Amino acid sequence: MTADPEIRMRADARRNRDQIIAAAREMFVARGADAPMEEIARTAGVGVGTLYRRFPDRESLIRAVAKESFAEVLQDARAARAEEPTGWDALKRLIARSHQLRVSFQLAWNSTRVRAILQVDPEIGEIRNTLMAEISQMVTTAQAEGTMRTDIGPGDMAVLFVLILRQSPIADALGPLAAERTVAIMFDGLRATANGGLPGHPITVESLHWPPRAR
Amino acid sequence: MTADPEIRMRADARRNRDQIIAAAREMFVARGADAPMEEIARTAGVGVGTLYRRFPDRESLIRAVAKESFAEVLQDARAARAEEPTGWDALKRLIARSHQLRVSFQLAWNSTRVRAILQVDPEIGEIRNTLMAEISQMVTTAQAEGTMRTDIGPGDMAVLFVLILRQSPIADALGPLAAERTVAIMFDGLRATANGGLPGHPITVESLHWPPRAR
Amino acid sequence: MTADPEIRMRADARRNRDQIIAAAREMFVARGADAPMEEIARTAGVGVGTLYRRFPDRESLIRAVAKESFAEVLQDARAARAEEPTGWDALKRLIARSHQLRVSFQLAWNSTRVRAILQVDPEIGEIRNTLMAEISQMVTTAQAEGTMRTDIGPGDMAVLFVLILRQSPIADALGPLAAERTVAIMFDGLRATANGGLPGHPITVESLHWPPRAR
Amino acid sequence: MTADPEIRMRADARRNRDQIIAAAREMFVARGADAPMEEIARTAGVGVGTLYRRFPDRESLIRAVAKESFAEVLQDARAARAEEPTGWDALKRLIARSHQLRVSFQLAWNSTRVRAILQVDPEIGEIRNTLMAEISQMVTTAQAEGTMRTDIGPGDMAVLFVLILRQSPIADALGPLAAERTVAIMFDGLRATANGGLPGHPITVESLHWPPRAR
DNA sequence: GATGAATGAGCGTTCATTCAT
DNA sequence: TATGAATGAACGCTCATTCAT
Repeated sequence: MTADPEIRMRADARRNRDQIIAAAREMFVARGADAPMEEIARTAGVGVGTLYRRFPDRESLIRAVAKESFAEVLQDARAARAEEPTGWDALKRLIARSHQLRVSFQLAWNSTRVRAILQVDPEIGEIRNTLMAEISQMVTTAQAEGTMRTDIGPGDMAVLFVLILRQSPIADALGPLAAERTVAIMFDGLRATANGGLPGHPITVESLHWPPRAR
Repeated sequence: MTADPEIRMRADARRNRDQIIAAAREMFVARGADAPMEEIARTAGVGVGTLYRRFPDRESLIRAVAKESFAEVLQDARAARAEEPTGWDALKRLIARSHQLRVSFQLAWNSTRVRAILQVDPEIGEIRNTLMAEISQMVTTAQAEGTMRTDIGPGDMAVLFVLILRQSPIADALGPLAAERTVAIMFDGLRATANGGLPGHPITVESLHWPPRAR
Repeated sequence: MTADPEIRMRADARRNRDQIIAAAREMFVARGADAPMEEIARTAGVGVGTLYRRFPDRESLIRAVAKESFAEVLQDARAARAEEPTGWDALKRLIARSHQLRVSFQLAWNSTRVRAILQVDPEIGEIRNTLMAEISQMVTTAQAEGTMRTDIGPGDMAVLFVLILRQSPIADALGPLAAERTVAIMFDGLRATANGGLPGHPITVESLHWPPRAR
Repeated sequence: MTADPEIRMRADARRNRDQIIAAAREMFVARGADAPMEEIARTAGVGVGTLYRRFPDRESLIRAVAKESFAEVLQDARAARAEEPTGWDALKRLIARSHQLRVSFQLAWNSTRVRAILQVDPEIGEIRNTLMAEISQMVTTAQAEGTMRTDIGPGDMAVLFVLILRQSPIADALGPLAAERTVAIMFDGLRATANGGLPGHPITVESLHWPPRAR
């Protein structure tokens, strides 16, 4: 009586969708991107039918999870840049947060098939580009501030980022300290005092040629 | 009459076995550790039955591939330590070679299930321990030589190693340069001049608690 | 609106389940307990998937068929005891009915593996125990009535029972008469007039030690 | 030098053949008539190839085992008739021996497929016929002696025989006593004092219509 | 002749996806 | 619209049989 049934339904649907994505994310991390759909549905507390109504196939579910995850990273990046005093600090914070965010990247990078799926999704491509723009800003700023070596580019940073984000298994086994130390060592390698001695030239955003290649 | 038939047969069997392992390695890298057995067999140019005669189940095939791969890394490590003038150089060379060797680690570390399998194989455990001893030596030597920071331990090195070895996908997309730059940055972070500022304490070999726990 | 959809669905599922069990029973008798699951499914008019949804593996299907069959025997035994004037008649009737019931026992006793499966199922154990209690009653009554020899126990009766129930193949070839004659001969051997001359002592229910041993 | 190689070979071959049949018999009893050929070969201490050279397929192996077993029963029957004073005693002895001989019949009667195979083998048919003749003789003699009821025929005896021979599983579980008691009860039912009261008429050898039907 | 390696058909089982309710 | 039952394709693995040595 009080609530519009249309709205009610939307709310329900929304809740359903969120539960499914949450369950899928959990499941993907725990058992890989090929976790049984039925189990994902059960974890989400819905029937398979419902899952398939929202996400017509596995790919679309993967895309949805990835989108959500990337968006969170992007949000974090923005917050970091807005709230941290220096580019260096922003980068450190962003990467430190990664403990929770790693999930997204594990999903994204651990399987060739998943990588292929995400590579061609335009929405994800856009989020990724925006994220890269944020990171570029941080790098440029840190370099302008004189703390970061100038012979690296945002592309290098991206590579390092992914590297760190993928370290999970061994880090998990050893506890968070190992991960922290690794990050610290890497940042020591990024200091301005280390300038020079790198092979090739800074990796630009463009050379990552991430945008979806036409099929 | 000229050739010993016993040897001949063994030779054939050996060749077959090698082809299977090679095919499996290739397949595992390309499509994950759960690539269809049938396709592995086909790639190796044998029937499934033959594959299963040599390796009674998937696990044993995975173990065989891993053993072979780890053994290659170990060989490389030994050669590096024997032939390079300094510990630092040995480490750099070992990691530089990793382009081919990454395979081993991708197989080893990308899937929880595979990790569990390899964790309990005593032979693999032994190879791993020997390899760690080699790396420990390099680290100690490099530190004694004054080139490597002294606030890291062989365990830290192992973590970095795995990190680098796992970077494949993006590095593959960007070509070898990206990987080389990353390694260079990391080594810059490892220089003695960077001493201090790491959280916690050096990670020892023991704290990796890798050796298979008794059953 | 008129019909409860919940019940409707159950009815369908129930029908399906029954068809599968019927098909399996038929198949098990005709081709042994290792008849192809696919063929069982086809005979039941369902896909393999459906079969596996109801019965997660062959064992559970075997158990279900056995349960159903034993339950029918038990029902028959109860009816026999309730409706026949004497214990002797009840036993004769029960064994005479066995033409249809043999199935249960063929399934139960012809394969070592199946026997092992049924031995440890508590539900089946319970049905079996109840059935034995019925038979014991009949034997005791018949002996009290003075028609059955007193040097046999319910365990002997069970052994004879199984014997008769297993006679199928040759009996089938010869038609029902052969079976009837065999039963008649055996019952002649069970008459009170034959008392004495048996080796050992009456076999009790307990000595059958059928109840599943605890794990 | 001393031995003719031809003969030597024959002896070897013979030994091989016997070992295979013995292994097969054992295996068939323990694991059914579909025990893996390879395992039979291993048990016999030969390679599969050798097994297949002697017995081109499973059927022919089954036939060979059955032949051997039936022949032993026949021998036993002849000995019983020759050595026992009465037909009744001969029958009892023959059936008492059955503990070892059951094997043959288990193999013969427990599987539809095996039954079909044996049904059409002329050699086995002949052994069976001879065996039936022996049993007929015993029955006729026992009836002439006045100990066995006259309203049964050799066919009835054959049915009872098979019945007893098939009782194994439960008898095995209960020890030999259960089997002995069952036999005793049955023989009590066969005594001349029980004459009359059987449905139908004596089952003749002919009505068993065992001879292989043409295909 | 003996051996055991190779083959591939066949069965058990799982799971993505569809569809009746 | 949500549910979960049904389907069948696909893959792991076994084993009968063949064949090179």
